[in-house]
Amino acid sequence: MDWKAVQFDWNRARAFLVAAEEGSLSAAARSLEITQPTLSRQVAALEEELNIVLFERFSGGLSLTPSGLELLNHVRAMGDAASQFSLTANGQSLALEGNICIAASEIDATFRLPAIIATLRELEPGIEIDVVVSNAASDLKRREADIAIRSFQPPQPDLIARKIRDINIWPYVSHDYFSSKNLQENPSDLSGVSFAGFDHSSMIIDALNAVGIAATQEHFPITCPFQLLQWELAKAGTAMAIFPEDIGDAEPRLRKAYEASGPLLSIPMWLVCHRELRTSRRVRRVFDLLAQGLGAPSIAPL
Amino acid sequence: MDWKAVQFDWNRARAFLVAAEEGSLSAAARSLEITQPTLSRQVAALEEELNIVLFERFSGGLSLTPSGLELLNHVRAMGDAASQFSLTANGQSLALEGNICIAASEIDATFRLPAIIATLRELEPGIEIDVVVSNAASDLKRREADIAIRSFQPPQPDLIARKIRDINIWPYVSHDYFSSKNLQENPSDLSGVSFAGFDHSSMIIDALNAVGIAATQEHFPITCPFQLLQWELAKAGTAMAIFPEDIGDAEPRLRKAYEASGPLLSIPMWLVCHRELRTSRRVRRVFDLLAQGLGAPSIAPL
DNA sequence: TAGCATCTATACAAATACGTATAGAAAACA
DNA sequence: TGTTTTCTATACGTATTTGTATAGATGCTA
Repeated sequence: MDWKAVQFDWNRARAFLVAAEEGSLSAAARSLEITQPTLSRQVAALEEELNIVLFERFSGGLSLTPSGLELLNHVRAMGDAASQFSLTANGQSLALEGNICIAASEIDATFRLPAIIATLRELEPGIEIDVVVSNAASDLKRREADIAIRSFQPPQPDLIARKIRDINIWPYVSHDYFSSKNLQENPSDLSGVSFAGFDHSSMIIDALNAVGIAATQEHFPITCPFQLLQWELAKAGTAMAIFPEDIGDAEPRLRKAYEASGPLLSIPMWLVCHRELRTSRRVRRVFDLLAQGLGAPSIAPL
Repeated sequence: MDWKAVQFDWNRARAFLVAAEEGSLSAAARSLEITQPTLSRQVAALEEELNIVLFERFSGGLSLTPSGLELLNHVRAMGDAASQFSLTANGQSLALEGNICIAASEIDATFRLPAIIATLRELEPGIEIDVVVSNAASDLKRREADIAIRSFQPPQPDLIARKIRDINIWPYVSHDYFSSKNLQENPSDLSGVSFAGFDHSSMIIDALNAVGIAATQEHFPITCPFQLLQWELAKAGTAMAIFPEDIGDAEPRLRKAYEASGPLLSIPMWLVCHRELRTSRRVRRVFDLLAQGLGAPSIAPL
């Protein structure tokens, strides 16, 4: 076979790909964890090697030339194949040493992972752990993470998922708040009660109404997608907020607001990883330890 | 986006691909025109990076491990994309097909471009032509156009510019206007003479004064940045207006108003394009045809 | 409009990868 | 069995690439 067509420097193609997708040479360098001059030179070298101007550069960033746009399709294909390669390679690796990337929400990362990671470090000191904290679901197919903690069953069939358990969600308040709002004697009086929620969607309100608590939009004066702020507000006695039962109960400064009404929601906890990783001893080991740690949690109060 | 999955050294993947396809490290090195130790180290480094043994080595050559076989599929996909990339890249710098965007002023677009475009269509039917008509200088760096016709030398050093020629500018009038205003016998009498100009700036007035025509702001009752209106007004005998010599002379309904005074101005005509001219055959072809057509113009009267 | 942040490009030293030369091992052939 | 050929692996000097530091330019913001 004739390999002339692949003799160009593939790393330069990678530099081009990431620069085009990220929109600037600096951003691309950050993504690839190399320095900006290096990536800048790689792109320049590719342009010279091909005798094609790929980008127009101006200080705000880059814009693709028509030629660059056409070529981008092909480096995208290279990048997709490279992702698959990387994913498969990680699965094929038999070594227990190496790193594992775990995706978790803020709450899970804060309250559940520390104990699990401690165990993991103790039992498998050769495994390095990266944690990606995000409330958005990471893309396991692009290997943004190796293992993810999810609150829903993943729809993709090429992912391996294991349901850990269901978790009850309750509204929590501080003890001061509980007594000052007279929640003991008169739980149906919501005057003066305020919640901290994620957004203005009505999901939580519907759940509250379903258990007989007549909350409306007006009782949600505080919204913040960063759940740990809700947590602190609840502890400080500023607002009510909803948390998983085990986490809320483990915090002595908090108590359930409407225990008699029963839990607001019951949401599942799933552990997910890519099918390509089924043969990796390392992933399997971390997966199992996570499943164990999440199934029998021991939450330490902050 | 997260690019962790493509961070591995793509050149090592290429080494793996060619080694697997060729069956030996030495043969692969020959194919890629690098030395055997280099390729050997690249494969070894990839194996170490992935913690995977890709080949069983023996002195006759190589055989893929099961893991290597599985990964080979993905580097094949990378290689296929790389081949496409390479083919497209070669074509990009040679292909004449495609479109070209030319920026020109109204006057140039109306009087000079038609003949040039006709030639271009005849000689290079594969080239599609977009014309951007604007009196403002288009931004070539931001690719508002590929090639621009300018009346000044562009200041940016990274643009390629070629001076075509200097063009004399004269005031023109219709024959009726010429005789009714008695411009033959008494050219210095400006009473009743009116100009159509671009704006209220004094540039043209200064130029008129410089050749001995004592025009003032009052002789400019009509201003319009759309030069073709001035052209029509001049032809209709409503006003005097300034035009390039070749264009004005080619219109039988017009004549120079003050031929004895000499031309008002001499302005250069530049052809400008971005640095892709160096590499794109198509841009080069159009640039050359434009330069030729603008240098030896044949203006057909409208 | 001045300060700040962000972008790209370049100079120079340090780190890395490369090619040359060579050794060792196994198969092919006389 | 000795010789030749072909393969992979290693040592070492050189060449290339990379990172650090910095300059220049542009856009945003107060």
